[in-house]
Amino acid sequence: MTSSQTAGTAPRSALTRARVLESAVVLADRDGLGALTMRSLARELGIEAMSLYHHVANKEDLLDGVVDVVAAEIQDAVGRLDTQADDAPKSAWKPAMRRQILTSRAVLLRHPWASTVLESRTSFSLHIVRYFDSLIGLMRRGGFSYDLVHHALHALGSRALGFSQELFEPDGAAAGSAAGGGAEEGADDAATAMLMQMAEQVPHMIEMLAEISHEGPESTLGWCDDQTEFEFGLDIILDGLDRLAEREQH
Amino acid sequence: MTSSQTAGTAPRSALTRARVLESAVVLADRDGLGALTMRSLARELGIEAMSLYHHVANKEDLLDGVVDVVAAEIQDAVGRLDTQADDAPKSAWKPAMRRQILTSRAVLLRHPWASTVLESRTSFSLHIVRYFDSLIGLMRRGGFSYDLVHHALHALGSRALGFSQELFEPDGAAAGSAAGGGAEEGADDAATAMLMQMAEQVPHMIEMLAEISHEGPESTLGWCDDQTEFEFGLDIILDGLDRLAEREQH
DNA sequence: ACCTGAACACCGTTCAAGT
DNA sequence: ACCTGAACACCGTTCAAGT
Repeated sequence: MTSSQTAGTAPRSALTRARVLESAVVLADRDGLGALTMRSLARELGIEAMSLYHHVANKEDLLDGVVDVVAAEIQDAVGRLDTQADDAPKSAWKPAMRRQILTSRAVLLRHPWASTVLESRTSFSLHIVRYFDSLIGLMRRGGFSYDLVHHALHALGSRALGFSQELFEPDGAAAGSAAGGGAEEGADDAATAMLMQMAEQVPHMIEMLAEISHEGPESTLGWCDDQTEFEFGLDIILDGLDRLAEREQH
Repeated sequence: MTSSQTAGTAPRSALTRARVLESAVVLADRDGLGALTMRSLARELGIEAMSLYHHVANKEDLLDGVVDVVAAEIQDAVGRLDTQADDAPKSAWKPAMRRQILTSRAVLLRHPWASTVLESRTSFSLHIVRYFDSLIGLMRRGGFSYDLVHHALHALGSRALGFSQELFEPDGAAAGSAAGGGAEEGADDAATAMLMQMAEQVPHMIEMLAEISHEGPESTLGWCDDQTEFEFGLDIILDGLDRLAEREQH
């Protein structure tokens, strides 16, 4: 109750960089990336906007920090896996890598705005680099040359962290300020209606939609299971890398 | 010279949606996406900012339109390929798809900001849908079931249009307002210096960098050939799809 | 050392007014 | 019908001032 500091606990009013970043993550999780402004973050903390500049250099630095918080979460979750055993057989690299990537994905799914911010960074967090280092380690123990490891990282791209660019996804998770969930089916309907109108221009697309969607007309564009599709694409790449690694070893 | 309209040519002052969008593309190509504001676009056209709202509904609509211009360029370039022959052998789908995707990529490389805008759209251009329809047609003629076609589109993701998310790319092509090219090597140096400092924390990363970069110390992070790496990842996916398609046909 | 308020230079956009 | 200028509600950020 008193404003003075009790032994062992920091004063509740002590604003630190860590507390600023934590608040920013909470705000982005709740209201979306568009709602994360210096002014709204300050309001969240019960503070004036300009006070933030004592703990972050500017907004870019804030976003760097906010990525670092999520990256720490990823590394923490991945570190709890037992994927880094040194005595594992060579073939262990594939399931281990798969688990690390899907674990990172699970963290990113809790912070839907994070992948957008991650992409926009030019510098990268130590936690992210260490995550990649562990992937490299797995591939090395799997017998990959560094050349193949390098190609593999490019081939995976953002999939190495557990996300991928979906071009036809009307869920609008990351971008924008409108966080309402009710518009989702409306967007699907509008997209479907648009496709119907251009039916003769895109015959294969229409036929595919008709054949794929079996559970009623309202699920024409919403049928995709993101997790299944992610794993499908991931496994194609992992299998391809597996074949190349085996070829390297004559 | 006169302000009156000569037969057959539109008056020079006639501002149309098409001219607005063309100007927006030119501006983004030249100064980057960050420089594309309603006010700067108006200045480019020698007009007042508010006049733009007679030809585009708002900024979102402007971005929709600007994507459509690039999408038309893609469809035009792809249409000039002879990849849609109906009498081609089944195995033709793979080289045909490869050519279409690399052709789309070539267009997008001329508009480095376009992939970012493309990603951010919730609705999609007719030209883009028709581009995808032609990819679907190729796979169908290659013997794919619609189910496999659907998985294939997810597996390719943005690669279907010729770009991919590169997480460790310090070239900053798409984002930001700083279009200067001189800072590139500086960013590489800074990144390398940072990695050296954390050498014992990321041993595999350091070793990979040492082994991969043979042409001098200044090319530590700049050695990647984007085109080569894109094709490497693309071919892994196409080969994987090929195997799955063959398996489908018993 | 840390926090504040006013102010500046930008955004996208609304509105009432011009021709 | 098309274009305009002033104005509004936002941004990120600078600066001089408070404690």
